[in-house]
Amino acid sequence: MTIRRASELPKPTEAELAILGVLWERGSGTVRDVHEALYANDGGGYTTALKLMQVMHAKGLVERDDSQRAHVFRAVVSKERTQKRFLSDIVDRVFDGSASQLVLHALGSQSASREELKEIRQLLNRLDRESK
Amino acid sequence: MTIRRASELPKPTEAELAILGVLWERGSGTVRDVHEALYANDGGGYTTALKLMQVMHAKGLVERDDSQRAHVFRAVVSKERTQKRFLSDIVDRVFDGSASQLVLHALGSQSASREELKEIRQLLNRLDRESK
DNA sequence: CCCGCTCAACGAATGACTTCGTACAGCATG
DNA sequence: CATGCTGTACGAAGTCATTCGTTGAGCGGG
Repeated sequence: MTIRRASELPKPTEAELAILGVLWERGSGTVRDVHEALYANDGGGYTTALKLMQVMHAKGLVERDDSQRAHVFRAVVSKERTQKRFLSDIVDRVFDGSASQLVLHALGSQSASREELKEIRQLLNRLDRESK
Repeated sequence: MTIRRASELPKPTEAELAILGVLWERGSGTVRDVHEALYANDGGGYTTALKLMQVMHAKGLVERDDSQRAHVFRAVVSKERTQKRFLSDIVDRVFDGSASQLVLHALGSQSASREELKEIRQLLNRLDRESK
């Protein structure tokens, strides 16, 4: 038996991430659900989605309920955890390990609403207090 | 002749990014420089670094001065532009297009010094003023 | 019972990335 | 000139991600 801690799950590939996105949004879904949400428009085949999801299941990224004829899939990794993981990766690899460099870039080059700015400021205040 | 605008340069792969890191830091370097900075310790071969840099040159990611026997390489893409590119990618693919979601995650889960927090706050103030 | 539909399983083909072995050129030294 | 050193060039091999064609199972309607 192989036990694998969550942190050792492989990093999702690009196509896998798109599928996880659908599962996170819906909570769960069949291959058909995912195919229609992602591939139906741009001509991707049904079996392509199926194969990807089989691979993801083999990797442990998704779990599968096969009590129904159309198996129902569900993400094993949470969205938050995955976001954090990609974030650390990018901080290490292109921002020399400095998260605040990344924050400065992100704030500078992308748009944020006043609502979001307010939220960020509140978090900033809290961090300031905690690091006193 | 093929002319390629900067925005169409391919996204550097993981190994390419490490090499770009060395070139950004040094300004320029030979294959030997890069190999010693990156691969010497972990056993990577000299020709591996060479091949990677040849591929990068073919892709247009680096330029090469071959007037010397040991060719001197220099990054074509700037560090800032590459950071921005990876950032947009990750915002689109795992943060549903919301840069401030990313900022909140980054601030929450990674450490930032008081200096950096101050810098972020200043930028925040400026953004607030501008969006008034 | 048989046809047609939906589905999972499997394997092949392709292409990208990475690593490395080998070949070959230039140059200095004896 | 022969040898050794340092460099580039080239191609093969391995791995992984992605795409797709084919097969066979199960099920319901005629």
